[in-house]
This record gives sequence, structure tokens and C-alpha cells, in this order.
Amino acid sequence: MTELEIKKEGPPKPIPEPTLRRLPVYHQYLKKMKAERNVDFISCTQIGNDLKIVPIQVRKDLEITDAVGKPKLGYSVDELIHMIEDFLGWNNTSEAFLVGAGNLGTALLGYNGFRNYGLYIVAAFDNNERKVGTQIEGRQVFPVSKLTEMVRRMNIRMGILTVPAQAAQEIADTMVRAGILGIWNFSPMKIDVPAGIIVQHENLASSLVVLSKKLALTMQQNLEGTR
Amino acid sequence: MTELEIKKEGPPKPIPEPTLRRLPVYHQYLKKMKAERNVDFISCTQIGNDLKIVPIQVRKDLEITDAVGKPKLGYSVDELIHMIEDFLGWNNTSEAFLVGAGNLGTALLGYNGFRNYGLYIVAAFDNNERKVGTQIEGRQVFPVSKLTEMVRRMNIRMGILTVPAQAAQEIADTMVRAGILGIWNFSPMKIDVPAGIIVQHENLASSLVVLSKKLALTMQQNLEGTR
DNA sequence: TAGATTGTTAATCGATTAACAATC
DNA sequence: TAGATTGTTAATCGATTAACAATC
Repeated sequence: MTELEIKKEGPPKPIPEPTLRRLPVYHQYLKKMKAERNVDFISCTQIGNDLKIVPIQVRKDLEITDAVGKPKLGYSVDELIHMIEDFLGWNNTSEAFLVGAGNLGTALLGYNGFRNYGLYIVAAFDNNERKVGTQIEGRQVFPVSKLTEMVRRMNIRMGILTVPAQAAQEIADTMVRAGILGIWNFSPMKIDVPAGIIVQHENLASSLVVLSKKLALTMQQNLEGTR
Repeated sequence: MTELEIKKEGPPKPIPEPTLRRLPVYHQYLKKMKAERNVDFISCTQIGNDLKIVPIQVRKDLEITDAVGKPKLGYSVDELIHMIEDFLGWNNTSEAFLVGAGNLGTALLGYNGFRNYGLYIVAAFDNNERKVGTQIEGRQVFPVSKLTEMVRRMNIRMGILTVPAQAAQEIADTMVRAGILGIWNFSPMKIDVPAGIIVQHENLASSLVVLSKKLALTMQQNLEGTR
């Protein structure tokens, strides 16, 4: 070993999905701590307490971003924010098309936060004649018939699916044929895609089931408590 | 042991959350198989193949609903659908209030599927004067100032939060004070609640991160493949 | 220095997967 | 009957949690 620290590369360690999902939560928290209270250094203990995550979990999660802390002091908030953004690739924006400019699609188009997460929705597509040609939240609405050509021309890799259930599979097929590699599916329909295509399905039924089961359990326990 | 099978009760076995999230997926699939192809019996192998879940996983998941299959034949589709609905409590509806009648709120109000999942959104609340007093998707819009009283009067237990980030915590507090026990949080803000209150946070940043990381990995692998 | 906190290695826990006997 | 599929028990895997030495 020389004095120069050799950064060992090794095979890319797999990132646990739960960790990945928590990183944006830490990021939001850190941003808030910085803005509201101008905190410079922070410990896993404090993060954990505030977010109701066990501190050791926080440490493990942050480790994956290669952030280093100082014993006794904690992590530099600025550095941590930066490391998370770097790790998540929020510093280089990628572009996406959104198909289905209904209420849900409009809501997503109107959510400016995505830009901070490295995502920019460049255009929307819809079959409704009254919407085609207009702008929604500053983005042009094109007919779905233009989708394939535009995906190819602009080299778009991500598609956001906000169409009704019955149209979901067909639009997904079109997206894939055009060259889209990742689909963010907000439709209530599971879609079939070829191997190698990534689908992230926001399944509200699944989420609702988790919430209602927990709720049912709480209410049952409350009842038992009064007996 | 008599001839009568004694159904052993035992302590309620904990339900793995991943299983819970998959049950609605099976349900949707089964409904589709029934409707489109009139399938009467189905095996875990087939379900697994179609949904790209390993068959043994499917079996384990279905086991929790107490559904029983016939060796060689598989499960009765009708019975399975019924058992899942029963297990998830989709046969008795519960009511919810929605706060924030923007595009996202409107989208949720317009999604009729919730009724099949045992959820009915009875009313919406908003501070926008142009919305208050109108109907959206057939539901009356009330001012937020009426929320507390109406939650109490109607004994509502679930709140759906579709307000902008900066209003989220305040509305959540109001909900909790009024007696809401479960909050379905669609705002991009993590909310603090007292112990015992259930929060299901639809965190789009988390989902996006998972999708983009996977996408980045695929694109990287594709690149390596061409070299 | 003393002690809080990080970094790292080991133990635990829970979900997934495998193995195999029972059965229609 | 033969064989596919269920039901059930065991093994594996990965994420979480614990333990403890290193360090500022």
C-alpha cells in the first residue's frame, strides 16, 4: 500500500431496491434541514429519529452512495445531498414522453419536482382531438399517431403511460416498437413487455390493499383495547 | 380427531407485504382469464408463467387466502377470485374523503375501479372557491374548513391527500385531529403523524429512482454488448 | 482525554425458492 | 394407472439489525 489510497472498483455491488427507494427520502429531508435550519453536519442517529428509520439502516443506505462521515460529527449535509444526487443520476437530465393527457397525465406534467430528479417530460400524446395541438403545462400535445416517429427522431428512452386501462397494452406495444426501453405505467392495467424492457407499475390497487389491511388491523386492535 | 375437520385458528399469521401487493395482481389476472377465455380451473404454473412470477411464489401467496386447489386440476378460478376478494375485504366497502381537488384528485375521483376494491370516495375538499360547491365526478366539493366536522359526523376513517407539498402536513394534521386513522398520501411530501396512524405514501421520486436505475443498467449493458 | 459516531464484520430475520410426499 | 399439481416442510438468499473496533 502506498500513501495514495487506491479506490477499489470491484464488481458493481447490487443495490437493494428498498435502499434505492429510501435515498430520495433522505434527500428531501436533508434539503429541508439545510433550508429551514441551516444544519451543516448531521448524524445517522438524528436522521433516523426524524424519519423513523433505525439509524443503522440509515448508515447502510448512505454507505452505498460512497459518502463518508466524520466520527463524532456526522456527515456534511451539503456533501451528502451532493453524493445522493450523484448516485441517483439527478445531475444529468433524461427526457420522457407522456401518453394520455387526462387528469392524471396533466397532474404529472404539472409536477415540477421531476426536473430535480433528472426527468423532463418533453411532450404529451393523446387521441382526443380537442387536446391535440394545444399546450398542457407548457408542453405540446401531439396525436398518438406521431409517437413512433418522434420517439425515434428524438431518441426517447422513457415513456409515461397515463391512459385508461383498455388502451394501456396497445400504447405500451407502440412504445416498445418505437424503441422505448422503460415504461412508467400509471394505468390500472398490468402490461406485457418483451424481456429487457423495464416497467415500473404504479399499482394503486396494491397500495390500497396494504393501507386498508393495516387500517383494519389498527381498528381491530383499538376495539380489543376497549374491551 | 373426529371426522369433522377442525379449522385451526391459531394466532393470526403475519401477512408479508409483498404477498399483499401481489394479490390484486392475481385477482385482475383471474378476472381477465375468466372473462376473455372462460377458464374454470387454473394452476399456479400457468398463473406464474403468464405473470412472470415463479409458480411456487404464486402457490405461497394463494395459500394465505385459505384457497384450496385440487391436485392435477389446479384452483377453481371463481373460487379463487372470491377467496382473494374475501381476504382483502373487497366485499364490504369503506368510505374515504379526498382533500385537494386538483388534477390528481380529479383523476382519483374519476377512477371507478376503487369501488371494486372496497373503497368509495364520498366527498372532496378544496380551498379553491371556484371548486367549492361544485361537483367533480359526481362528488360534492366542500371547503376544507368543513373537513373536521364532517369526518366526525360521518365517522370517516380514511383520508386521501392530493394537495401540493406545502399544504400536506397541515391537512394531515387536521385529518388526524378529526379522527382519520389512515392517510393515503399522494403529495410529494413525507408527512409526520402520531404513532398508530397509518400512512401509505405514494412516493413518485422513489419509484422514478428505481425505474431510472434499472434503465441506466440496461442501457449500459446494451452498450457493452455492442463492443 | 472521553465519548459520540462512523465503518465494518457478524447475527438475525423474513421472504423466496427448493424438495418431496400426498392426492386426484 | 401415471403424472401433473397441490400442500408442507426445509434450504437459501437477501435485507435488516446487532456488535464492536476505529477515529476524530
